[in-house]
Amino acid sequence: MEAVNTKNLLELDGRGIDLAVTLGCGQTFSWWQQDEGLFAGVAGPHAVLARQAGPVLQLQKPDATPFDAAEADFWHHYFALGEDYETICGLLRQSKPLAACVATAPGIRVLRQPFFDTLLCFILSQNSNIPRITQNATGLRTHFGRQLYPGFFAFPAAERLAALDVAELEPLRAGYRARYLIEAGRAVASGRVTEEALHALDDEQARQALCGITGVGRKVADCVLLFGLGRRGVAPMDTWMNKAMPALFEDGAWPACAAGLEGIAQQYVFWWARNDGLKPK
DNA sequence: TGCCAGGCATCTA
DNA sequence: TAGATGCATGGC
Repeated sequence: MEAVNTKNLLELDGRGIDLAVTLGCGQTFSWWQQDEGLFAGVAGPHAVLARQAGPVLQLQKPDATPFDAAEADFWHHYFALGEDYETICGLLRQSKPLAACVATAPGIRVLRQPFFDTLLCFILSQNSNIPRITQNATGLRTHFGRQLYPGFFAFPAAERLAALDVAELEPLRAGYRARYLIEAGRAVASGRVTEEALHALDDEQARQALCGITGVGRKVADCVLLFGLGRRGVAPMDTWMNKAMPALFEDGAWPACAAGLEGIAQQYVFWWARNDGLKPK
């Protein structure tokens, strides 16, 4: 970060976190690498540059202005730094197969991303791949989002998306997903689905509410619940997870030690499956 | 050229 | 209700 500015760093306790893996493991599509070890990202109305310096997570705003207390709280929450991963991973390691998955990338932290950002990204994720999802998400922000700083764009507001038609989204090359983005914008802008209302529902009720949006099925809904609404007991099941579960567990079900933490466990399993356990040699 | 990718909606039996 | 199929696109 010295290459940018040495002032006004926000230094957070990032012990144990692996920033590169956490940002690249398929849970967020809002970050890009600026330089060796230096990541740039946006979340809601915020944007930062991030670097890991040993146990310290260093953040800097793109214009190098100071962080206020609310912004500091936002990023502390975003990176889930208030969650005790030593204890969480300790619990998961009680299962031998899960211990092996955690061992492949113990520095993964499940982020707490803004709800609508997460909804849009995982609509884009369906039947796609991580580089392309990131590309589509970047296009969505740069074409239709508000510029926060030069080169940093927020995701478009629901109202903005709701007012678009499919033809206007063509530059994204998002294919059939373009219509679903607009549907999500309309659902949220109209108040038919709101973050506040979802928080008041239990997991299954919130899942059903999200699945009421055209283009949102169980997989996308569960990703939104886990990554965008902080539901740690929700484990999205994609093609990798559906292969990994029976390969790891005799009955194909989560072990008891993962109770309430299935969503976090899922991210370690997902990484293991893609990078080690199930990847063709 | 065909398969695959953090799926979903729609059709059909 | 469960299973099959089409959908857009790009990388390999």
